[in-house]
Amino acid sequence: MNNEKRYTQVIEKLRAVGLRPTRQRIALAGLLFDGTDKHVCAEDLHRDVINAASPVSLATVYNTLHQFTEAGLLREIVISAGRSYFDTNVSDHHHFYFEKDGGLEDINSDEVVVAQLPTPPKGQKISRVDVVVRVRED
Amino acid sequence: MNNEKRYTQVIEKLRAVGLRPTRQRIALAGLLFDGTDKHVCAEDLHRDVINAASPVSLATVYNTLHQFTEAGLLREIVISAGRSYFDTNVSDHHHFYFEKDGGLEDINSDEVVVAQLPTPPKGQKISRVDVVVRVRED
DNA sequence: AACCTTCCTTAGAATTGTTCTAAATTATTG
DNA sequence: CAATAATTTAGAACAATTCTAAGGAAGGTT
Repeated sequence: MNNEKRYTQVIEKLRAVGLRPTRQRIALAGLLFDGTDKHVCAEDLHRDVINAASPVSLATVYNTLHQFTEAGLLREIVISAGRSYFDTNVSDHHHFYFEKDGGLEDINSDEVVVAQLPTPPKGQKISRVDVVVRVRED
Repeated sequence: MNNEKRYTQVIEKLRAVGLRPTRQRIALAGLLFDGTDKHVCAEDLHRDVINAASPVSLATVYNTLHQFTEAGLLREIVISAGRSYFDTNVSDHHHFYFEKDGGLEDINSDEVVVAQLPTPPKGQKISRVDVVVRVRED
């Protein structure tokens, strides 16, 4: 896909969720939605967008990550205290967590089967089930 | 159970995991291990121990929570970024997470059945599987 | 294009939860 | 009860995130 086409698609994607396609959002979305699944934190993304020669403030990176999450373009994952990750894969799937280095990896949804779920407390309904498979060196 | 007996038991519990039974650890363990399952964060526990007229510094609360966790007396749970909770129930079980207020509640282990787990990446083995059932108002 | 309104971005300060430091205190052992 | 080693502590330091208030940019209307 050529650059111009990708650029147009990114803009479409932003408009589709009701966000103005500003220079900053286009740069961030371009990095995030390149077709590969990723887990990024704010600092990572900030560094990357600066390296891509498109200056964006850290505050905007945070704002944008949250807006994208609310819009359903990202999913927030919290595993280690004090740092949020955002997953560009918003389809149904789970994660490996590497205790050694704090890394994350997707698990294909068909590799985990949750056969039975609890009845939610009265007045509540299940909105999502997160499974984290913690692994360590053998 | 009378107070004296509980006091003795708490001291035994600490010695059993190789921690000196200091006034501070006894006070904290007394609050934590009263027979009921709880989810506490450092701030909560600090407030409680102060209210119990047994002054303990916040640094010691943090130290102690981590020592208890390493000793297997507590289990750390991370769900919302920027705050750790510690679960006094260290047996195999999972959690409801209330999106509304960030609250946590135990799910009995027999109410969730994970029927199939992925093969861990080479050189890794599964150390734990955490299931969080997120719920919201119906 | 000029204008207006609303939304967006930003630097820097503020906040929050947690960890660190180094000195004082306390538990345990000989 | 002295010696040693572990523990506690206040306060500083830290890291991730959020807030604030002011300037800048987008989109619509003439």
